[in-house]
Amino acid sequence: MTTVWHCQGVNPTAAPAGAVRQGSLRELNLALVLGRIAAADRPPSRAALAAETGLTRATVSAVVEDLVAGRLVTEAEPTPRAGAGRPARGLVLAGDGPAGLGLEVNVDYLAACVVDLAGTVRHHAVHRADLRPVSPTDALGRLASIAATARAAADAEGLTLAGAALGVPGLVDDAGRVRLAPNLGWRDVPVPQLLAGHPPLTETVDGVPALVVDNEANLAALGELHAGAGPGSFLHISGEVGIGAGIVLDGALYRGARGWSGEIGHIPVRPDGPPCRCGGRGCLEQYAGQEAILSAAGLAGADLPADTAPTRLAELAGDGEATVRRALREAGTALGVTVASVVNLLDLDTVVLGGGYAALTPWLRPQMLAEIERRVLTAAWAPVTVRPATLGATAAAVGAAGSVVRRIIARPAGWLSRL
Amino acid sequence: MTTVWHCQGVNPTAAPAGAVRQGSLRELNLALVLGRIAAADRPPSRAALAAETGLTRATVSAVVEDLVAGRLVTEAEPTPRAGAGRPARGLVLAGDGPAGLGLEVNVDYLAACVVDLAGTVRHHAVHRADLRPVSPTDALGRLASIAATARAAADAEGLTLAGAALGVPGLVDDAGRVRLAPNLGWRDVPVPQLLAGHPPLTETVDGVPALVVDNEANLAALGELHAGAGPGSFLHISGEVGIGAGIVLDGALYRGARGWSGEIGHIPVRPDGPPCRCGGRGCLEQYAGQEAILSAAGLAGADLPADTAPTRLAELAGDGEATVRRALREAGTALGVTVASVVNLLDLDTVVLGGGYAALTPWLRPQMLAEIERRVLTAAWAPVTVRPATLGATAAAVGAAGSVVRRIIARPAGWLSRL
DNA sequence: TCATTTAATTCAACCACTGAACAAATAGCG
DNA sequence: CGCTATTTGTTCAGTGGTTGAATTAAATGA
Repeated sequence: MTTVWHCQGVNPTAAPAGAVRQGSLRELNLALVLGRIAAADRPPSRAALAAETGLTRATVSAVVEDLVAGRLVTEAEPTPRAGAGRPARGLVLAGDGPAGLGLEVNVDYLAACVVDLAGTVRHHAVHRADLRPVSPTDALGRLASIAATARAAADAEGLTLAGAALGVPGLVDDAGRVRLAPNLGWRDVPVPQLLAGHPPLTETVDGVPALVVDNEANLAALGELHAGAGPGSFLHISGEVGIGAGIVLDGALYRGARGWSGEIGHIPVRPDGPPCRCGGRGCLEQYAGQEAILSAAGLAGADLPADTAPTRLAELAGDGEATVRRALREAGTALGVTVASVVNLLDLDTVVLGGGYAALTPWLRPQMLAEIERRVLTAAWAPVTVRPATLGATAAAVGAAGSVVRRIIARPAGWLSRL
Repeated sequence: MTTVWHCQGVNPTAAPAGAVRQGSLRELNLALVLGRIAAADRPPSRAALAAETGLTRATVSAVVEDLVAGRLVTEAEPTPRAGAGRPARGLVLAGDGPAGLGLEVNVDYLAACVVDLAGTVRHHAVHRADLRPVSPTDALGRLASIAATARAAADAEGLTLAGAALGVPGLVDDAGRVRLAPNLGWRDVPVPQLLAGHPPLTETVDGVPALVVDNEANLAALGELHAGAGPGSFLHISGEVGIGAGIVLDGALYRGARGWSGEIGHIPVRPDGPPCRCGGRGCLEQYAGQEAILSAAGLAGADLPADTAPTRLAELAGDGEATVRRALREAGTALGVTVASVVNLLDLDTVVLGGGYAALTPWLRPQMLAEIERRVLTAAWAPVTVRPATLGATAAAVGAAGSVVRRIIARPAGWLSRL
């Protein structure tokens, strides 16, 4: 059977809302202990885990035994030295266990990467090509061959791929179908079906779908969640050709009632502003989208590739080009007005500028902060940080791969029972 | 000791993120079974609960025995008739067990109510009075005497108050201090300390604080969550003198990183619009706040009490008053632009109009839906419902009381161990 | 009246956690 | 070098709570 699950599958609720049966106890404690090992900055000992979780040392030992047997955890080799007493044996996530395959289709590149349990990127490949003139079938065919290469690389490193996730710059529905990817020119593309001929991406590993399709901004936010400053709540704004956002609330990606949250690019900044492709008027994209910035910067005709435009803008702004700087200030103001709305609504303490915006942070941030300061009711007591994303250009692919391994960390029992 | 917890205490995470110890199993299953009994529309039998939870009938019987012993559940008297076989004994939430005390301080009234486990309002009192000229100390003193009456009423009905929650139209911090309640004229009011002389509101019942202070819009949203259409995601907009909102995501109130979410009244509609008290420009309150509507309707000098203004507006609009209708259309448009932002961001499927807006729904909704239709990217596939709140004017008080009993339903073990 | 059917309880078995005792491994100190 | 203090990790009897099957309870219908 070749079931491909909907995008909601990326972020399963760790705690079961359903029945708590006998064995759930062990399942929950496996997740708890593994989660602590993953979150620790130094390899923790069994005793330390017991102390911080509240479990008994005996229980932790039993749980860890299961995790080691399942190749999810290994004992750190250079035993971390402590003061007195029997030396602790540090536990780390296994580097040779399951891994995640992350894929990305974007306007001007395809990307694939392999991330191991610890979050280390073990393989990474980017193929630049303008995909707008390419049919979805052909684009996904090329993607499948890149994925096959990545799979081979994983095998070579002794990793077992536990699943894959694909990021797309558009709206994805529950069945993995791309309903609309305006900047790619896709509409109603049944990604799972088109990939059906490429076995490595459509197998089902014991109930867990081999491939999850998701919005690129969501995956980039997930990547930032795990690569950046730990759990918490933040808004991750991806400035690509369009503007998308991933919303992380209390350490979990919020997808919305139907999986279509984060369409920040079409939040109205000026309700009577210029008309937008979406049918509205004065959307944020009209003020801070890549085309809008380039046009305001006098580079509309320069025909820069979408992925180099932000760095070019950053260069020019760094050189003191007044027009470019003004264009970025205006974009920053529009972003600031929009972010102020979001912060008033959600009380977030952090805004992450990702995608093309990351490089432009120094020129966007001042106006953003000024608008936030002016328009957010609680700004005086509740400061908001605006910072660039820590992941690079292909954050979505890394986030996609990360989402696969994070699912294993959140629910290790599934992986263990697979053995 | 007179600890009063912060507002976050209203909505504890049902599933423990921490250690899952031996006894947690029973705790979780108590919550699971009680939750199903509470959510069922007909009194379920033990067998039915076993079937839908996945637990064994034996386990459900044991769990139910605990719940009955703890006065949380009773067997429904008129045994619901089934076809053949031994008749099932229906289980219902006890009407004589714990109850919640809900309190509200608003601009022009004080309210108190008592809600039992089943969510039935068993006592309700509203005292109208303009509280703007009254000092916080005096206002809370009056509130305490109303609360004492409510407590006596609860005793008379055989109910045991398990806690209290107080709704305030302003920003409340973690310590229960009202940082800012602009329409009430309060700033930095330490509610817990001012209530310290009123024992019934400051006792601590085995670690659970006797009183939780929270934003009124949050509590109204909670009330709607439990009185209205079950769990899900929605935005509840409270149109009082100011405009607040409660955000319910996946059946849980979202409070924000610091507890100050939902300040929808200060989302900018037109960034260069008229200046607002908050220091920003063109905030929603400038277009759809009560003063703005009254002034646009030509009733600025009419000096209507704040709580009767909405019904008066509804009457006039119903009579065909063109000016009033136009004012409401304009407010609806502004609300629609703002809600479109929210829906683009969060992908909510329902918007509930509460407070004064409830009565005005017929005149606000068309413009709201039009703006949503035009500006929400996914509106074509993902319809948004705009409906009036089901709770009446004192939704916050009922929601406050409900939040107390919902906490017991979410974590019955705490209540049972108290016995 | 009796077979049928569904509900609820009882009870031995079992699973996973608990707590204490114990073994292992090291540093510090005389 | 040997002893003690100290901390880590394991072993093991004990226990709480769920499991599954058997049993009892209480109705309907032929």
